[in-house]
Amino acid sequence: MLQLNCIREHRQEVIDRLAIKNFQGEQIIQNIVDLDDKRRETQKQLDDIQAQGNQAAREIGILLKSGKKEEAGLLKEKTTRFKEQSKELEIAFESVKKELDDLLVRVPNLPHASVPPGKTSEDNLVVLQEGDIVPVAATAVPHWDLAIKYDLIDFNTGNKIAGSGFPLYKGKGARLQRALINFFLEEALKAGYHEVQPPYVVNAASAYATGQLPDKDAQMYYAGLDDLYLIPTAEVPVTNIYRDMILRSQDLPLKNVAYSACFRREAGSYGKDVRGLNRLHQFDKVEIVQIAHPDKSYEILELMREYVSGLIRKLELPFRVLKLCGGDLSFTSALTYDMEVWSSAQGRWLEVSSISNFETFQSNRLKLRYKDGTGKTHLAHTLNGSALALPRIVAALLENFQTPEGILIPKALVPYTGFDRIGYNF
RNA sequence: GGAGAGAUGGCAGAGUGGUCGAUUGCGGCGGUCUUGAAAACCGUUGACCUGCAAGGGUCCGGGGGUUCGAAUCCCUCUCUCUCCGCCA
Repeated sequence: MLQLNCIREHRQEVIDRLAIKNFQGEQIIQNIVDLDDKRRETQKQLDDIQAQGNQAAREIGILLKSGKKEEAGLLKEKTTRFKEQSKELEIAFESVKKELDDLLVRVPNLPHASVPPGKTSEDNLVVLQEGDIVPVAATAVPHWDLAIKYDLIDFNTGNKIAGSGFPLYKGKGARLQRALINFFLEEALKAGYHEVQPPYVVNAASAYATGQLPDKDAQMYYAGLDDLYLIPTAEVPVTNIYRDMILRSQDLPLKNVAYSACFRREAGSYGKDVRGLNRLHQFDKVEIVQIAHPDKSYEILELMREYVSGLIRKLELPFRVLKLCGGDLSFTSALTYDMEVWSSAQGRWLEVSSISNFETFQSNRLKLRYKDGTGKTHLAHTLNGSALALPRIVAALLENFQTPEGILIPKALVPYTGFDRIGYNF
């Protein structure tokens, strides 16, 4: 959520920058400013009435103490007027505030100055590409066939147990998953991240604070009986650790890493995008989350990008880094890098990580602040990134490293898998 | 699931109708002392809204009510703890 002061003070700039996200903000910003004016005016009136009421109550107390019952009685009669008025004003104030809030939550975050213009993913900027992109060989087998060939993943049984998008990993397939999770966690520890294991469900307040609610509730599984949401990413519970907190600036940045299963309804997805491991309802992911000082957050974003690049390099996968254009940027993000690995049998790029700086957009809802040297409080910046999401990494590993002798496991991963290839008899 | 107790500032813990935004202790910060540190002593120490400021207002788990006046009384929800039951 944007800060009201920012909207008031840089109104035209806000509108212009929202336009980069293809968000027409003129009307809504106008309404927000008008409502805020009304809010302040109403509050002033309410405060005045309440001040008078408070004053009278104090005087009555003093009168009663000194035994002047009659005078106190007279004053009491007068104060009923205050009560009625303040009741009315309070209702008006609450209603203006709610109206204002409903508008504010509909305004997306402002894109960073460096965000390229554009409407769709076609307009994203390739900022880096590494590794050899081999053309699809005639003999190349896509991962969903390899998974069956080597008995790694059983999509049909997953279907039977839960439904499509819930695969059953088996044997070396399951062990590869476990190895990747451990590899990613250990790497994060080496990079100074603090490991946490969050709940896999969150309440509405948490989902609201990181921006999943109110707009993206259709994406989350919802356990209505208990009013809980299954997490679409560990970002939600991990960032919410710091909800309603005031940190000390010397403690920043805070670096957390968490493995979690992630649950996404993915309503409306179809076709080749959902084939095999490309898009699932449940998947594993290791997520890094940082709480940063505003002066350092973009520096940190670059470090996170470099860190994730390093992970992919260790897995020896060709990859590229995209800077998302305004139109492709998420509602909450100010700047996002997407990391994509090359899938040599599908002949396409697969997104395996998304690294974003949310600046104060989340922390404003989270009420996540820090105290500076002079004792003043400011909103902190929040950042997060996948490091990494497993299924598409698995897809790329299977496809890129398939040989007649089986699938070769990258060296860095072997200590975690305990095997260096996946074949018929290995 | 049943019974009971509770929720107050970073933490501990007073406060049961009237200048209480809240006694006190610890912690934090600043200072005195010290070569330095500890100890001791002195001072200071919540958040938010509004206002140029002075000031005003809100917040004692959330919501509602009683009252001129609520941290304090009533209702309700949520959560925590103890005991019993069940159970990985």
